[in-house]
Amino acid sequence: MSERYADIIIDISESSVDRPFRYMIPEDLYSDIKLGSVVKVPFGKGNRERTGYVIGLASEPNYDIDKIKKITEVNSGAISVESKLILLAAWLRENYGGTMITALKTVMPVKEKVRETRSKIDLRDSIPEFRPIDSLEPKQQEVVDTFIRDMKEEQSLSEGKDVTAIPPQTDTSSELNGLHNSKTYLLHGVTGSGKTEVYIKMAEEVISRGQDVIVLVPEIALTYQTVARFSSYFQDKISILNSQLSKGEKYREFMKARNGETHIMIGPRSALFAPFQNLGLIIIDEEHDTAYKSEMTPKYHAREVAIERARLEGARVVLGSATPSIESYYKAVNGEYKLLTLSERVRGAELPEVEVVDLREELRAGNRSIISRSLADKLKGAFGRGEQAMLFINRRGFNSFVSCRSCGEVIKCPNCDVTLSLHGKTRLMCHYCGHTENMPDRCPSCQSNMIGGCGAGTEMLEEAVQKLFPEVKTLRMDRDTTMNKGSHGDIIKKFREGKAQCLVGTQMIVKGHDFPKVTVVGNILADLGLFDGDFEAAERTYDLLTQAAGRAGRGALPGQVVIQTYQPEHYAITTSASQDYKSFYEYEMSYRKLLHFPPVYELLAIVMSCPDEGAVVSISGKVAESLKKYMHAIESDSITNGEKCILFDTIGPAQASIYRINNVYRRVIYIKSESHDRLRDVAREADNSFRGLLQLIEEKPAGTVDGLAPEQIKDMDIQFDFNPVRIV
DNA sequence: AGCACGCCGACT
DNA sequence: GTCGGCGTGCTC
Repeated sequence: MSERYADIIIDISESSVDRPFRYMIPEDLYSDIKLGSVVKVPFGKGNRERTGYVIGLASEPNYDIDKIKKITEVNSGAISVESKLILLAAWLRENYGGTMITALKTVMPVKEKVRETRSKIDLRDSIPEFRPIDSLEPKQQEVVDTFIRDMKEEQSLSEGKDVTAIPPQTDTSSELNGLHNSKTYLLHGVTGSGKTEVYIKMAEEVISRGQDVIVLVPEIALTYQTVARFSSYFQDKISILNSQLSKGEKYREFMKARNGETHIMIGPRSALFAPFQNLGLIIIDEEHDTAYKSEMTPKYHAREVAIERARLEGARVVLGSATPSIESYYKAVNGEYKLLTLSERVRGAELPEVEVVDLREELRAGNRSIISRSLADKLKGAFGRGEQAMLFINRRGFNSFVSCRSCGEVIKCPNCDVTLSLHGKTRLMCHYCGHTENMPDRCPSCQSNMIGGCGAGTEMLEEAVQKLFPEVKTLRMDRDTTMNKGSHGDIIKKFREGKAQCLVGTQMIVKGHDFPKVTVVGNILADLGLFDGDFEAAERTYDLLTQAAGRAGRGALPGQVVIQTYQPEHYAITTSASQDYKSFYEYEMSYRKLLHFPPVYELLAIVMSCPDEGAVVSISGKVAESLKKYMHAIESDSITNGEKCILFDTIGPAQASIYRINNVYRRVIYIKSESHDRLRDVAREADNSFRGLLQLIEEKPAGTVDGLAPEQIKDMDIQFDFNPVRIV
């Protein structure tokens, strides 16, 4: 049966044309057209030439034969994506919404004109010392061995030899885990336990079997050690993706992967789609990092997509973290992932000693400085011994805003419900709509001239350090000092070279750095993140504190950590101080179970937005009503059918946490359920009901439906977000 | 998206 | 009478 027709998705981001169109394949192109081929086709009334992607092949026309057009040409220079990547795109669209063409475009390498290379920071230069891997310590080796043993078992099973053979029996407890044939591993290793070396050995093993490896790292970690160690180990076998690469260069790296010129690719989220022909392993370092959730449609989570791609291609996934996401640990506990543990630091380094300082007592004792007496003592000791210190303040949500010290007025964006943040000395900017204005010299409300930036963060901290230790050189790293490209790396380099003894900064200083001379780490206000008010606040706080503490005492010198807080009894603080992830997990899970939060329940956020406030209030209310009926029907069905009882929780509709962005009002409905599939049905129902309402308003005379006129629902929009990374 | 068809206002 | 407005609908 010869396939003379191709189903093609046209490159137009418009849902009304987001479906396959069947074209005839001309005889001379017959052998060139495959699944994933990029083609040119005539499209529409004017037969305008358009790019399209072949997503299927067929032997029959399914459309008026005389209306079917012919493919004009194949872009043979373009990568012909594997059918598996197309399946992955279909899965993306199904799970995260959006159009097939946007899904295809996220999955497929897009060819761009290659611009000439600009001068770049060479990663290999910025890291002066790299440790070659001589031999792993026993604990690390054990983890690698488990991985290799599983891989061999899998191989012998798939080869069909000895399918009945009993797997080698050993008496270690980890063998219990081997019983379920899970291909996703969660590597839980304390900070400094040598996870990178384990990754490298696993990757090496997979490559030696002729398979390819993808390593994902959070964007922030890209310029640091992990990448440097991988690249010095794998040399020219490895492709490195980073934000410095132009699209053309990125495409070139993808081509190398596709043509078998490289066998390992390291990079951020998008490296997940490297078109390796024989993918064997995906490693996700710092798997808990929120950077793995895409903010753009399709709003996918790299962890979930990695697992799906691995499933499609028979590869394995290794998720690594010192502070695993509650979700991943939950899956490991339930046997969905296989848990691998590294509970000790390598080369005999000890976990640092952690002290929690109650800031209320500090105040009672008359210390009004933001540096507690205990932290000051420890800093004094470290500086005296010529060692280094890192001080860190969580300023999430506290961008340097401008307020009036006389009347308390805060300068806000005229279009959005947020404060403007100060850039440089005089420029005020909105991070949501891009509005900028100059800083006024008088308070717009009371005319006072006592108006100024509220640098309640790193600047103030730097001043406090300088006041206490005038002779100590400090470096500051935050949004302001890293505005221009490269300055980030410069600060790190200076600090590493010992040009300063103290590094002050926001959370950007805590990720993945390895400074052997840092012995003191201070968290200035650990509970700031706990006020964020969403269900992941404690998880983020635990993560931040643990990662920050993990910066201390990584070399031969022992580390000391001080956590300053107003809530010393909070479990996120106590468990991170004792570096007891399991206790944190137990506390957190009991809370999530009680309140039906992920991972016990899945969370769906439905956001409706419109420039007309009344319209969005009314429509979101209507949608919620119809959803309640819909969910009630599913609930009673599942009960009468006697199957697993399906229950939903609904919150809202309510104002989104930032109600107005760029003069568009946003209302949100949260739905929780134990069933992912049912939640997806709910999303579909919400979409139907929403579109139905809009259509009704369009059709009927103005005001008949809920008093709404068609012009009020102009630019009304609905969006879905599964398990959103932050509250919307 | 983009192009055509189609049914109402002011123009050589 | 015709030129042209862009509302509606379809595209293999």
